[in-house]
Amino acid sequence: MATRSAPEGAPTLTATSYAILGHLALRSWTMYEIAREMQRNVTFFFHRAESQVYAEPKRLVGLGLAAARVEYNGRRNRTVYEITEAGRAELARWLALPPARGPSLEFEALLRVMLAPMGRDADLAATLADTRARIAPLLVTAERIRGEYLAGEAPFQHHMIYRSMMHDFLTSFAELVDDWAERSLARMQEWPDQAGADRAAAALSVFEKLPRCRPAGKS
Amino acid sequence: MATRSAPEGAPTLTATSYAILGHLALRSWTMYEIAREMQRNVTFFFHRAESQVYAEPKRLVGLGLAAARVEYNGRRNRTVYEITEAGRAELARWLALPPARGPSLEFEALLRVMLAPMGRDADLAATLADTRARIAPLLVTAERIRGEYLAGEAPFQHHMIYRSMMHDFLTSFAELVDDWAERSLARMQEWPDQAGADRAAAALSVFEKLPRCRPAGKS
DNA sequence: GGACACATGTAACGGGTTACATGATTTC
DNA sequence: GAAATCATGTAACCCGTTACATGTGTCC
Repeated sequence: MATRSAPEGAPTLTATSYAILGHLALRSWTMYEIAREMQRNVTFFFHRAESQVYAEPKRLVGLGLAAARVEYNGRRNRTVYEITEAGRAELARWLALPPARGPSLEFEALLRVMLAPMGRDADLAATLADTRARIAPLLVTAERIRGEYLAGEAPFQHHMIYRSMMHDFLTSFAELVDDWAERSLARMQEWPDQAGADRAAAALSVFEKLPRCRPAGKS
Repeated sequence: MATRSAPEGAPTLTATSYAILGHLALRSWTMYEIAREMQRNVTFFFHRAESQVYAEPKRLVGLGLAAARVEYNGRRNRTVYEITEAGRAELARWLALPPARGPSLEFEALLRVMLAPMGRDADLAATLADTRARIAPLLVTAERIRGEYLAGEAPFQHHMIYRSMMHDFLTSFAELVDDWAERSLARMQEWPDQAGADRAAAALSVFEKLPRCRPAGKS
């Protein structure tokens, strides 16, 4: 029973809808601009296909949460969307709700690590290298954004307190992935010289080195 | 053109298929067992619904990559699946391929952080607390697994070198998420006492504190 | 005048999720 | 005898992806 959310026949908006609505709350944009903006920041923790982004505003306008205005600059026309009061209210309502789901990771490489005993070590090394290459764009983006804020030139400089929180996470995440792949590769390079017992010892030391130091007071 | 993968009319197996096939390479299981096993470890980086897990072996058997054997213990029968030689070969082939996609994160809370200026700070605090609660199971699981390996009692103790690599990542990730939420909450508690300028300074210091220390030699 | 950025989609497909369903066996 | 675990699914839905399509304006 119950159609997913909607306590009172409310129209089903997805988190994607709110991502778009949220952008409209920041300022007015064309969907092209939002698509580009999302590609620059949001992809890394909330990836959506362009076509999906373009599909959303139709719904928002239909629900009266956003309004479309066609502009002509020269001869080419562009549709600029802006949020309505109802849209702002709906966004605020959503922000007061607890998140629908927690952080979720999809990491095929880790599956390959787990199944590595059935393959060759060279494959695993390639996978780790691939991972480093894949995370590089985030590293680069984070560095660029960091520079923008420190220079005081970021597009949303006045949202700095919140953006820094977001940036903190993203930077930490990118570094975690990259560092993990790096140190894993480094450890692998010692394998050829290690006897079975040495390898086991090395593996155990990895388990030992992560003591989780929680003050144990956490229920 | 081209139907996604299959260079020569090969049947389309998804990464999910290989996750199952990989488990079968470890030993024989019933799907119930695999579903449970995946719930304990794999969910955290490769989440799949149970129904999905149960659907896979049909395909694997159909392709000759696995074989089903019905066992009767008492009166209840259970279907035990085991991998075939063709299955092992296919798995090895897949492991030699580069991953289809890099690490990908889906983190609604981070979207809420970004849009927090349009909501109330109390909402944001709740979101961060929620994040801590959501990551707790991974923290717990990691701790349990760590204990199992250190005690020498893990089910796949002989795969320790690889499992430790996996565990290294998962532990780091869980701690990252938890620590980030914790320190973000701590910072928020100072906001009420901070003037606008102080807040801005605090935010800037977050950007400053993450210098990415890359030796700059990375292309 | 060719490449690139701007601007906006449509069509088809499919993997995955949600929700439900069922019944036997073991354990307390 | 109730509850939990074992064991195995089906049906419907849908969000999101892939791939394609199209044309204008601007820059070099």
